[in-house]
Amino acid sequence: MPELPEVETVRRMLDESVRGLTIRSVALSGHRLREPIPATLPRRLRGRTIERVERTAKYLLIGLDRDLTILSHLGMSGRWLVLSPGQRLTLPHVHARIRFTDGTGLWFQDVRRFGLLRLVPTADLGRDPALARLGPDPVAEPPTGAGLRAVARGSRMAVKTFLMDQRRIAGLGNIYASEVLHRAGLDPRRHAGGLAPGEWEAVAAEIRAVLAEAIAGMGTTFSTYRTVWGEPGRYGESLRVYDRANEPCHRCGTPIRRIVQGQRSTFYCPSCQGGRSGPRRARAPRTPATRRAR
DNA sequence: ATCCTATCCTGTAGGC
DNA sequence: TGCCTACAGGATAGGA
Repeated sequence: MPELPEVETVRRMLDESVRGLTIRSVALSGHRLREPIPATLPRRLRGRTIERVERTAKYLLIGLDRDLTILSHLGMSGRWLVLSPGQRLTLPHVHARIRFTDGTGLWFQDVRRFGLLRLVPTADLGRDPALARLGPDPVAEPPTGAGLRAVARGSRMAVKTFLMDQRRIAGLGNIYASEVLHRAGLDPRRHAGGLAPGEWEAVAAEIRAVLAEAIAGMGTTFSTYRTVWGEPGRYGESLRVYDRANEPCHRCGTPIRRIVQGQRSTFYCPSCQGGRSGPRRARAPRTPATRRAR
């Protein structure tokens, strides 16, 4: 479940550790990932030098000389590992092994094989289907309340699902979508099109804050994610609701609730998030009893 | 157009 | 203890 902060952490470390190195050889496992790794990859990479490591949303763009980019997505369990020259390591599920001329190694490991390795001419990146579909990256273009509200206009999607829709805003996944909504005090079941301008301002502000804090903490380690050196991220300690079902809300003590939206778990505090502007309040006609209860 | 569902995959947690 | 099932979810194709 690497989301934007985890991918950004990997990007920074790769940029520091392998930029400027020249590829001597590449070996593939033969297993397919989300799509097959191009069989031509070893031949096309040999002799090229890594010039830059960039990121768009959850995609890593490893830029090589002579107009070629490795487009990589970590999926659920993908990992890039950097091996120092001479370092020996036995690991299962390694699908690509890059060896540089100085002896440094760069491996792509992916247990669940939802990841992606694709070669794209750098000049064509904007036209690649995976990238062309993406909405704005919230680090490159920090979201504003007005901007999000415009994108959500008329949408009946639950706001939690909306935040995870990479075509609307690209980079949030299941963990940070739940965190953002708790911090903004919004019920995840609300229709995205029904949020007030002030509520969108809160969402935008919390997206900016959560991403900045999570990047500073080198991401959240949940099960398999590690940095390229194998260290866990620190942001997991800061999570307020994710994977905390039945534990007390840090703000009010109410047990955190887990629901399922779009086949995914959502965690939220029924007291801090919802309250008066909760979803479908007016479903049943008000009786005197319910009116009194308010 | 918009939204929803099933699918890919494997390690792990929980039940019995 | 060991077997079995359910669950975790990012992206996407296809259906309603």
